[in-house]
Amino acid sequence: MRILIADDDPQMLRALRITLTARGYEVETAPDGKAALEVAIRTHPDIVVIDLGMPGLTGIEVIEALRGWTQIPVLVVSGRSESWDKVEALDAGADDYVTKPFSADELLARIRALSRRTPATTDDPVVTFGDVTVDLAARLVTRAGEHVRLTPTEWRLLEVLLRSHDKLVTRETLLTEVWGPQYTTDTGYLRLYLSQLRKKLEPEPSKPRYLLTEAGMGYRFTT
Amino acid sequence: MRILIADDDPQMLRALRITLTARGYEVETAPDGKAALEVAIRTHPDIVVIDLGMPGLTGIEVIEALRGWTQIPVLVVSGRSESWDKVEALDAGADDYVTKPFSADELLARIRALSRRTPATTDDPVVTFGDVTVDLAARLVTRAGEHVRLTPTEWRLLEVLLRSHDKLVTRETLLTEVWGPQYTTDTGYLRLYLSQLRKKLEPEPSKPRYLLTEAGMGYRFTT
DNA sequence: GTTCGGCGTTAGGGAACCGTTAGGACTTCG
DNA sequence: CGAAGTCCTAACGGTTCCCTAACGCCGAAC
Repeated sequence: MRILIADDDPQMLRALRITLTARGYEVETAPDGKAALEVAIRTHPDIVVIDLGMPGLTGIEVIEALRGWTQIPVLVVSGRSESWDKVEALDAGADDYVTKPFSADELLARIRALSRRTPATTDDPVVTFGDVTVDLAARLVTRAGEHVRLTPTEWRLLEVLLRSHDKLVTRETLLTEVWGPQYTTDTGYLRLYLSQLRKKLEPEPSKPRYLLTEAGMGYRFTT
Repeated sequence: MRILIADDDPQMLRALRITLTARGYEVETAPDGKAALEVAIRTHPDIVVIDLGMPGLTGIEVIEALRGWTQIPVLVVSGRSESWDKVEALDAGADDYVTKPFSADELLARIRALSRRTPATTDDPVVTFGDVTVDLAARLVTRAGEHVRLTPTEWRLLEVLLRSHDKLVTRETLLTEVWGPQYTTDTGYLRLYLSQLRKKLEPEPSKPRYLLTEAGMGYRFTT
């Protein structure tokens, strides 16, 4: 369980790191909003604890940026106790709001409450199948640890299929999403790029196991 | 969106009911823990707001009882601000803890934060009969866990029949929906494709149990 | 008993669809 | 200007699907 703590107060960072590490959490830290986003993208923490009063990007902006690509729980820590601040942070996408000063026990309990709720609801931006790992947020595809290069078109196509996990995606939908609404009859594109994706991602490209064809209808990604 | 409020203070109940109703929430109330559990079981609210200091069952016990059968979000409201109380409630299964007095805006924001996290209703409408399950949205048909492949025409035909559950669908309607308005006399198509569907879906294709023929009229899907 | 119409089933050919390869046009970047 | 990379076009066998045709079954009418 990995936690990202973003706070500009070195003393607070150190205290939290010690407390959380002692409880078995893996801790990443960031001293400002920009660093927090970078670390979040790089390490994909399971929970983010963020201080609102940081230099540079405001905490609110960081939350909104995170919400652009992930549903990971965000716990806000703030010295401001006005209800308006809480409303703003919660409506920006935060999941909880704790006012300083707070007890370590309370923070830990709230972290447990948040993490308890995640496995069921979160749509994990990382999809794995076979020896392939696709990080939808970071636009990163690896296969047996090796980086796989996808062209922009291949990526868009794969993204649409992965986001509709197990669902059939019609040719029309795929063409609209990837090439635009005016290409809904150029099914040759699909055959071409599906072939390339399979060559790069399937264990046996000639016998697809994850990127399936439903003749006459469309394609389906399944694990 | 339905909210259950459990509090022994009638004044608080009334205030919350007014506030929440004004925001478009449907409100159920309970004056004590026992009633809260009963109402929760009966009405299946989307969120529970519960006061810890109620007579009879303690709030903690109510939370634990709820968690025995549901993951619905629980927001605790309490006059006690000791961190130990918060830890106990959160670890019992509560999702959030607000200390009285609190502002209505904050409560509403926390309710929004909790409800935002439960679009877990991502389940598609599914029709099941025998050992067959049909997911209309995903266009997925499984039989005893195995994926059943349907051709586009078979799928359209099955879809029309399933959407008219238990109702007789005339040959003309089926032909129009599947093949188009100009084929309303080609009843041979129906015999052919119904046969194929039964072969793929019926336990005994020669003695249909779900895809029934109404001689001279049309077909009917029934469970 | 025979005839007849509606229904279910099977088989086969033509058409549409699919996967794949190769090569040229275009953009990007050094 | 050249090189690398990407996208599109074209064409090929192979596969799947749909429609046509024919036959057997069954119950109702004669």
